[in-house]
Amino acid sequence: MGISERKKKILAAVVDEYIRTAEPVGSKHLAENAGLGCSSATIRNELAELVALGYLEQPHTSAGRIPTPMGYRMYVNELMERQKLSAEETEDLNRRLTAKLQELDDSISSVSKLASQLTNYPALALTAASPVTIERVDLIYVDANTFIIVLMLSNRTVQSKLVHLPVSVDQQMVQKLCALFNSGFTKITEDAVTPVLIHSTERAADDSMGLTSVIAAFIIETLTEAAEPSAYVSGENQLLNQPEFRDPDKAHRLMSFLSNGGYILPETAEGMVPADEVRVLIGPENVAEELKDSSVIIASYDAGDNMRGLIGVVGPTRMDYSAVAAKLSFLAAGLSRKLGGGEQPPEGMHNKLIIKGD
Amino acid sequence: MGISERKKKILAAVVDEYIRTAEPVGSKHLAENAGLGCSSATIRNELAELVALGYLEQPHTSAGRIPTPMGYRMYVNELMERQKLSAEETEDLNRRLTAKLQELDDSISSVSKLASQLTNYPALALTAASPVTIERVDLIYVDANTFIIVLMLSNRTVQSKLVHLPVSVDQQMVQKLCALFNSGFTKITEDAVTPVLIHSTERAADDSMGLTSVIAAFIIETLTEAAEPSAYVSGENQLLNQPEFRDPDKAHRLMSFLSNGGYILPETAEGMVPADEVRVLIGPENVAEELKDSSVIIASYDAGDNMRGLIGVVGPTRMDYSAVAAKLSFLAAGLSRKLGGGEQPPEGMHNKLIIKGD
DNA sequence: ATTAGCACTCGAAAGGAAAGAGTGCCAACA
DNA sequence: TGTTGGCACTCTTTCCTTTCGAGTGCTAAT
Repeated sequence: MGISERKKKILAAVVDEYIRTAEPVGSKHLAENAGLGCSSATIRNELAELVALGYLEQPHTSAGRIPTPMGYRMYVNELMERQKLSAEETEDLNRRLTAKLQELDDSISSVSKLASQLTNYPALALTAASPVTIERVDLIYVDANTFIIVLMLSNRTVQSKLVHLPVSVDQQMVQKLCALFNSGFTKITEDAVTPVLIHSTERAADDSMGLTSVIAAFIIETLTEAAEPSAYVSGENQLLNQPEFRDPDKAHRLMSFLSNGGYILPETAEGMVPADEVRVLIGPENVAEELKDSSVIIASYDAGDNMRGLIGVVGPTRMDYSAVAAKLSFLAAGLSRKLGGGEQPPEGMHNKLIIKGD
Repeated sequence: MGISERKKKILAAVVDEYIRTAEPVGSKHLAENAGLGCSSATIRNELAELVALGYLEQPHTSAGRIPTPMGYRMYVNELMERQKLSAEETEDLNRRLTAKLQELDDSISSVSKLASQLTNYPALALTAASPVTIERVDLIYVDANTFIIVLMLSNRTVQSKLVHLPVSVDQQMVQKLCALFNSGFTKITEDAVTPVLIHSTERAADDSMGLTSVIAAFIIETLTEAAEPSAYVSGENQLLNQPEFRDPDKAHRLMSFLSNGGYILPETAEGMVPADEVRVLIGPENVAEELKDSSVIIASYDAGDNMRGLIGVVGPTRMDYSAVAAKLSFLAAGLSRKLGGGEQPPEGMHNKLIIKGD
């Protein structure tokens, strides 16, 4: 069921303008600025029909039109100009991304900062829940009371911890434990680390000082933490830039929701966004009650193996979909490229901007 | 230069009430509720004098009185009831603190979260700049293309990184490098890691594959990062709870300032807050322009060695100084206890609440 | 020194009128 | 049949005025 070309043009103009100004758009203004060759009266007729069709609405009788979620949907799917980033933008972005990634480790959190700065909306970076295993355990003997646990994980990160003990241990014991843990605790997921396994290891090592349980505890903690989805939120305060959040209560509600990790964009769980695709969720399309009149733009990146993450941006339904989608898409592609293991598309290339709804 | 007892009582009552309600306090209300045995007219006279003395002011002729910064100062220094936490509060706090600290590593950031949740104000956790050195370097050989760098720092943390190389290295080389780094790079601060040192190490190891520089780069990065003061901010959105930040612009200004690390509470630099002391900075006493009409409460903790940090809470001048000071003081003491190296005061004990101005 | 009483001030809230933007609809027109 | 100018109408926004009330400062009495 299509609508006439002219209606599309008008709808696009209304959405564009409303995104820009946050003010309802009137027929006169469209006639003058939108460059379609007809008078305001004609446009009024068209607008009335667009309202009837559900794409637009009027805040009150004598106001201009604003898009409904359905209107935004149409805009995002068909109407909006797909922004390509300019050469300078691409370069700048690349530079900043690389810089951020060098602060590795917390790269995910800094990417969310970057996304927020770039878009002027709050941004989240999410890592998906994924089973993680230990690849390798090392125990570094420091002195009689101290050693370091080093865990290499299947997601190519390293976790380490300094352990200080009241009792003294000898180097042999540390080595023995290291071997035992390497044979018993690698390649298994967190739920396979059972008390039974720990006890048998403890016996095998002839460990009467509780070393085994200290190490096992760290392993469990590390696996649990790595397996859990986590969220980093940045730039919540950007919300206050948006006129729709001039009401402090409204702003506060959403900000609190976001600060708590947007827990955790329910969209994440069901129907994970495929890598290198940008998904747009408009207003009521969101599952979370708190987001019912906001929009979320999510891009997914692929960090190799089965590691995968999301970067998302949250804003009012009147969001700059086009620009944000372009930037997020680029960021996600950049992340896939830098973090991802294997095959890497050439540096300068955009991933295609697939935009889908719910 | 003292003021009469009754004036003090009245001033205290005004501040208490204003903190509670955020509304100017009138003479009638005081006469009825503040339990000083005199009539509203008498109180009016006293209030007028307190205004003349600079402790109170009137937003306009026919409104009640609100405290000036000088009034708050007097309140904080002499008047306010020094809150002790109740037994339950103490226990609850201890439990939460311990829980947070187990998520070690990012303990500082989670303490700031805790402080914010506890006080319902935005909170910062700052670590002071302090020279950090490497205690020990370990290189773990994983496979021909991969090894792990493990650095143990003088601040008792461990940093590690997985390095993946395009070229293949043998185990001997790794061992040799490890020994060289341990003898050459430990116990020195970041600025002693010179290109000259790196080059001589590279030559000594006979390293033609750039391993040395990879390791050195990580060392430099780690030292730099560890030495830099850092800030974690939590609960910015709590600001929106406060009536004085109903104006979104005002809120936004302060929130942005805080999000950028409150850069970095200039108070930190000059005249570091002594450990186990709580410092209160009221309105214009703050150096940063953005804080001129807010108050900051800062507690310092001592994490052993010369490691030291701050936890701070930011709010309107009308903030609940007493409660916040008590909580921060407790938190700081708890942190000193758990992180600090040596002598530890007994678990349940409060540190004394010293409150000072500028 | 304290208190009751009273006139006064000033902001906040409530009401009302005017202005302005934008619509819907009709009649005229190509 | 689709388009256009014109016009009456609606509804919000803005501004002004009025009212209301809280709280004061002052004065005279205790």
